[in-house]
Amino acid sequence: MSINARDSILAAAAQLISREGARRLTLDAVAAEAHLSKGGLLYHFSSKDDLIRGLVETLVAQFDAEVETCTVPGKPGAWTRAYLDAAINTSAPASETHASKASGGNGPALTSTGIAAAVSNNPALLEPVREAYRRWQQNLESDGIDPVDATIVRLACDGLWLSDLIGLDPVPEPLHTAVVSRMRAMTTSANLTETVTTFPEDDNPPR
Amino acid sequence: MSINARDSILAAAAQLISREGARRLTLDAVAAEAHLSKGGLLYHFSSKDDLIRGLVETLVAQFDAEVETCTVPGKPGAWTRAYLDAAINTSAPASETHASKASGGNGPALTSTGIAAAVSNNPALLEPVREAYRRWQQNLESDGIDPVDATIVRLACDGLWLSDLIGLDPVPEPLHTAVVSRMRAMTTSANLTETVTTFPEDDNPPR
DNA sequence: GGTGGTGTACCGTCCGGTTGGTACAGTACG
DNA sequence: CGTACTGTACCAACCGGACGGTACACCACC
Repeated sequence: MSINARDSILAAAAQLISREGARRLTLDAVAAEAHLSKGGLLYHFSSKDDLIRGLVETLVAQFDAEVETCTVPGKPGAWTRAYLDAAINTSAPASETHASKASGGNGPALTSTGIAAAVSNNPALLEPVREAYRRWQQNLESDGIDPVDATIVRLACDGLWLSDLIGLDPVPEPLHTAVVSRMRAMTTSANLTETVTTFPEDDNPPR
Repeated sequence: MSINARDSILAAAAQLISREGARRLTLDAVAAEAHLSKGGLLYHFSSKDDLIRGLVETLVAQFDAEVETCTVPGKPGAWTRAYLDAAINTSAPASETHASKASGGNGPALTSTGIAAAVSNNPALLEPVREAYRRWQQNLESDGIDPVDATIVRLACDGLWLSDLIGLDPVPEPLHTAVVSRMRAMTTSANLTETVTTFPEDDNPPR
């Protein structure tokens, strides 16, 4: 059933989490989902933490790959735009949340599942995610556009992604498309670094 | 030791999660943290789910209260601005992440802790959060400003909040202030509903 | 070509420890 | 004495992980 047993186990684990929640991620359950015995599972991943580490690393790698796919190089803001598009492709398109399930051998995009597992099991396993974000933030800040806009776009993408991590109602449809368009427009702002060094006054302080 | 035993238990649970992670939220640990026996704990919360439910509900109520405190009524965008300020007050101010610990009886703001616990334990317990977001999104969309901007601000706030949920590096300081200012500026945009109904073309499709 | 040896993939069982939850006896107080 | 609450003892279920064993493919050497 698999060219690569490791990958099919990871896919099974991801599917299990998205179907039953992170708490149900037990070795027995993963083994069953992957049509494997617990012993067999532990042969490929030496511990549960090891399994989650695999999940997290795959997630980061997948997102990086998606960003690269979405990159249209040349103009300023290219990387930020790629990040935006990758984030949108990765999250559910607001309607087919539970479709495309038996659509082939690819399994579910393991999107956020790994994160959920890591958060609940061992926050230390999130280190690869933290490292990735350091990289991403650097790319955003040196993308030829206003870093403030770039950062807002990044944060909003994260918000979108959090949204389907905890299962919030997606932004309703005419709005959602408009939001995405507006964000893309923000990645073509002519403003350069000037805006940042002399950042505006806090005319209405937080408290 | 407490005017209200329930509240002090919730505070203890929150502190425990933020210190040791959601996985360590066991009845024994909470009881110890709250200087209580397990029996005593289970007298106040009949089950672990019940405890988490309390955590989540308190969190939502606290945020609602914070929004109300931050509200400066009158001008359009007032609610969105309040949401922004509340989100910023609630998340860590980029430097004193681990300070203000022994600062008194108030305990830690239980910010995201309840969510983390709910995600890993029983996603069904997130229902109050989902309901709150439905409310918040409605308020944002009828705040007298462009709903697209309002939604972007909301999503970016969520991103900020996710950031310290999973312990990412905070946005570095001169940038962070600039980002917040820019977002506040977005809440005073003159654009009204027109922009939404005729939302812009997707001149650079996601894929 | 048969025999022995080795590495890979996998299975199923067992065990110690932890966890959520129950039962119940006790205590402080009005 | 009853109500509100606390503490102790305990249980059954579950979970991670270790372990001994199996099946099999490949290679070597006589």
